[in-house]
Amino acid sequence: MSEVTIVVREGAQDEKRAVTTGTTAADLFQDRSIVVARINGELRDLTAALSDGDVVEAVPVTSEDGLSVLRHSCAHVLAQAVQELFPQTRLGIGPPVRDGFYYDFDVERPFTPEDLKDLEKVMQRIVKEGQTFRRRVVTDEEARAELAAEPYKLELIGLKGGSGGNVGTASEEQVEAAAEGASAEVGGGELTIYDNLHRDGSVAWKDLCRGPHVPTTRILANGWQLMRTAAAYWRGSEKNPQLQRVYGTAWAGKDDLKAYLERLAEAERRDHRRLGAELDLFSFPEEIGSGLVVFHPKGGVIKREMEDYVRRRHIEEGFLYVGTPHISKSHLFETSGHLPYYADTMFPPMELENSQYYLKAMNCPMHNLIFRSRGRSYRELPMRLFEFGTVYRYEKSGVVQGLTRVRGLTQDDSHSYCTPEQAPDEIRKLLGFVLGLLRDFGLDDFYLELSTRGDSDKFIGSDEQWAEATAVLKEAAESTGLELVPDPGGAAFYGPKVSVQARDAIGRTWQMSTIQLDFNQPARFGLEYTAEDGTRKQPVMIHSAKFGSLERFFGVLTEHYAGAFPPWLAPVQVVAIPVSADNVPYLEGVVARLREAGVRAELDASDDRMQKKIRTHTTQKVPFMLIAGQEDAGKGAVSFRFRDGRQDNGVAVEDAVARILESIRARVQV
RNA sequence: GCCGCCUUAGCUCAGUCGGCCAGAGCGACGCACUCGUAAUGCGUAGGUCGUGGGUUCGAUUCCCACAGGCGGCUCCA
Repeated sequence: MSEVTIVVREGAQDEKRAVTTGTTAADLFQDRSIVVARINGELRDLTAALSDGDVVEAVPVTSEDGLSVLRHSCAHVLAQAVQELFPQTRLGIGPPVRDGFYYDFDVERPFTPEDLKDLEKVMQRIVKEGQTFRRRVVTDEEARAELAAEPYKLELIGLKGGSGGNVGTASEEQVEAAAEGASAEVGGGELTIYDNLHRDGSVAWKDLCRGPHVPTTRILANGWQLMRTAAAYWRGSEKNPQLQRVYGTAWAGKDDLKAYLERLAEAERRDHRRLGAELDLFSFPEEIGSGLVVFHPKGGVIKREMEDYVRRRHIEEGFLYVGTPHISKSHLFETSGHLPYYADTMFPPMELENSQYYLKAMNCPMHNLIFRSRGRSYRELPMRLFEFGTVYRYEKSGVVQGLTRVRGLTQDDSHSYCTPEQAPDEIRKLLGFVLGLLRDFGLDDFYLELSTRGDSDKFIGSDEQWAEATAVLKEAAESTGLELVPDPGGAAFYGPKVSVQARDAIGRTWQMSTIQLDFNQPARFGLEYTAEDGTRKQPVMIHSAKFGSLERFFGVLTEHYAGAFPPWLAPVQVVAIPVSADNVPYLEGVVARLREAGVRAELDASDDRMQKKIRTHTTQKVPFMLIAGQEDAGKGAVSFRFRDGRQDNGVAVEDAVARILESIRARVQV
C-alpha cells in the first residue's frame, strides 16, 4: 500500500503526516464533534479521500462552517420527511441560513401546523436511525434521468456553472444570496447527488446537492426544530410560482437550541409593538389606516425629547432649520425626477385647480427650492438645510410593520449644498455627526454599508459621475475606521449612499442613518452659486438622515432599551410612593421640588398598597422610585428604589434631586 | 402586491360540534383596609364576538368579500 503526505492544520500549526492511500478525513479526526473537513480551503465530506499534498483541517460542528453544514443536512432530513408524508411534493431548494435552514416545496396544499408536528416526528425517526450521507458525482444526463420527477431540480441542472464560491466558507449573507441563485444545489464544477443511506446501505432518499454534509443524521440529535411555514417565490422572483417554505433551526446541541429559543423569547419581550401598548406609547388606530401611527402622551414625551435634542445638535453643527409643506404640485416631483420612479409608491394625487397635488414622499425637492430662492454665494457653502420632514409612502400592504415600516414617517432630513471640493470633508463631517448622535442615544456598535449602482438600469447619471461619487463616499467611510460592507445595487436612483448599521443590545442590526451623494438633482433644479471668480457653478448635494425616520428610530430605541429608557428619555422619570397616605403631603413637596427643576415626576397617591405601587411602576420601567414613610419624612429624606430592585435609603431630598438631575443631564442609563 | 394564519371587554386569552343570560385574569371605577420595598379584600361597570353580505327557522360559530394584524416572499428613494 502506497503512502501520501498530507498536512494537518490546527490553528496556525501545520503538521506533516504520511498516511496510506485512501485515507479519509474521517480517519484523521476521531472526535465526533468534527462534522466536515476543510481540504485545501474547501469544505469537504469527512469521507473524502485525501491526496498527496492536501492541507486538511478539522471543522467542528460548533464552528460557523460546521453549523452551516449541520443545518444544510437538517434541511435534507426535512425534505426526506416531506416526501415521505406527502409523496406528491416536488423539491425546491434547501440551504442553510442564519440560525437554521429552510427548504422550499411545491405541495398540493400548504402545510398546517399539524403537518409540521408530523414532519418533526418523521425527522426525529430519521435522525435517530443514523442515516449516512453519500456523495455521488453524476453527469448531467444521469442527473436528469434520476431526477426526472423533480422539475425544479431539472431547472437547476440547466443553470449549472453559474456562480462559483463555496457555500461552507461564504458568509451567511453570501450563503443566502447564493442560495437564491441555487448554487447550494449545483456548484461551479461537477454535478453531485447526495444519497441518504439506511443502516443496511439501501438508499432512503436522494437530492441534487453540492454538499458537503455531516457524516450521519445522528449528529443532529435534538438540537433542531421546525419553526414556521411561509410562501416564497421560486428563485426569489415575483414572476415565478410560490412554493411553500418550511423554516427550521438547528444547533450543535440541545443547550444551544434552548439558548436560541430563549433569545427569540427575549426579542419578543422587547418587541416595540408589544411595549408600545404595554407602556402606552403609541398605537395604530385602524380608523386612520394601516402604517399610520399616533403617539400617546408618554410616547409623545420620548418623541419630543428626541426631536429637541436632535434639532439642537443640528443647529450647533451649523445646520439651518427650515420647514416645508406636506403636499406639492406634481411638477416639483417631475423636476426632481422622482415621479417616474416612485409614482406607485406615492399616495395617488389629488386633483384640484387643474393641478395634481401629491403628498410628498421626500423632502429634497423642497429644500432645493429654498436653495434656489435667491442667488447663492460660495461664501454660503456648505449650506445645510435641516428639518423634521414628514413624508408619506404608499408601502405595499404586506410590508407595513410596526414602527419600522410605516406609511407616514418623519425624517430628520438634511441636505448639504457644497462645492465638489467641499464634498469629501462634508461627508466625513456628516458621518462623524451621525455616529456621535447615535452614541448619544446609547447605540455604540456600528458598521457601514456602501450602496452602489448595480447593473440595473433604474439609475440616472453618467458612469463617471457614479464612479467619482462612489469613490468620495468610500474614502470618507473608510476614514471612520469602521467595517465597510459593500451593497452593490442598493443605491438611490440619483446617487450612491453610505448607511450606518447599528447593533442593538441583543445584537440585531438596524439600518439607521444614510448619507447620499447626489449630482443629479442640482442639475435638474438648475442649482447654482457664484464662485470666487464670479462664474456660476453647480453645487453638489448631500442627503443625510440621521435616524432615517423618527418612527423607526423610536422603535429601535424601544427594543434596544427593552422599554427601560434612560432617564433623559423616560416619559416619567420619577414616581414618588408614600408608605402610607399620611406621607402624601410630604412627597407632594418633594415632587413639586423636582418639577421645579424640570423633572418629569409624579406622585402615586392612589389607594393601592405600597408594594403594589412598586410593582406597577417597575413594570412601567420608571427609572427612579422615591419612597418615603415616617422614617424618611422625619429626616427630610427619601429612599431610592431603582429598576433592578436596588435601594438607597435615607437620601436627603436635595441630594436626591441633584442625583436625578445629573443622570438626566448626562444622558446615562440607570 | 403574493401565500398562509389570525381578529371575542382597554390588554392577554377561554368558549360556542349553529340555539336560552358569551366567560376569566389583569386594567378601569367604587367601598373598606393605612400598610417600609414586585400584586390587600369585596363589589361595579365594560362585549351589536373586526365590518359588510350570504346560507339557515336561527350565525359570534359555516361560506364569500373587505378592513386590520401576524409570519414569510417580493419590495424598501
